[in-house]
Amino acid sequence: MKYIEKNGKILATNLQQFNIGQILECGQCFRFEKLGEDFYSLVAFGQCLFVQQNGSRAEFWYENAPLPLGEFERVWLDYFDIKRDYGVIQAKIAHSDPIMRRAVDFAPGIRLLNQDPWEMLISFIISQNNRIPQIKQVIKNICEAFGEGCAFPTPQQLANATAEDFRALKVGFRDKYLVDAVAHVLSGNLKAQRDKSIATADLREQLLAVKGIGEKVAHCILLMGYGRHDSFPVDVWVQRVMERLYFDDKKTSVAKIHQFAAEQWGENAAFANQYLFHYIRMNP
DNA sequence: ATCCAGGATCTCC
DNA sequence: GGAGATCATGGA
Repeated sequence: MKYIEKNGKILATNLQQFNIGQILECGQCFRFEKLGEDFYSLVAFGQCLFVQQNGSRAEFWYENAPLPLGEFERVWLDYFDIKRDYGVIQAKIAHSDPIMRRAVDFAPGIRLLNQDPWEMLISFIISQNNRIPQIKQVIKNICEAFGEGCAFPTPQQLANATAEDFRALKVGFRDKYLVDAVAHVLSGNLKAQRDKSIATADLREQLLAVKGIGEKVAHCILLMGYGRHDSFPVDVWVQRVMERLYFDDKKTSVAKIHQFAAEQWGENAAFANQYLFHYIRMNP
């Protein structure tokens, strides 16, 4: 990809394995809106970004302020995981796997966003037994009630939020889970920053200690928030696609699926997971 | 009206 | 370890 600054916008050309619709609508993030064909707004790191794509070209801009080159490089290159070569990853996971080849070719423009661990923690607790439109609405409710501007509220801003407060924002039975999550972060029992010095296994333990976080949600947070690409969230969809395409339609335990994913895709398991999840959801 | 959703928890065996 | 009921909310 090449990019230049022009009139306060960033013009990108030669985009490879980048489709803004596939990236935002493949289930990994919740704070975005479709405004038109290949035209989206999204919120991350306290900023609302507009993206208009046209083939291998795209424009990125802010609504009320210029988007400088330095900020684009500092914030959004990493967010969109631009420095990673998805062509290489796709080749690795699919070269001897015709099933994965089909899933990759269905949506080759997917990228795994590097999102904020704290926001992913709250978001994926809300995701349990819920639908994506409602997850998006509830997160918006929380941002409007407790956040500053369009920013996701900080742990400090949620420090005094009660279960009743959360319930009023339509989080349902997850209210007490959110209170517990905030407490874990504020007490330091759960580190909500990206820190490569913390082992994935230790982070996983910290996450599972929070009420309402089980195996699947922990994997989602480790993946979307902490960038641990050996994660492999197994929800009803992934279980369905794995059993159907890799286990001859036989009922298979989550442990077996994890073992298979680790052997088949190793450090790239998370990418395989995202391609499969999107593929089965669009082709149920 | 009844079922169900990117699940987790509790109970019971 | 596994099967079943239950948990808010709202859309089909």
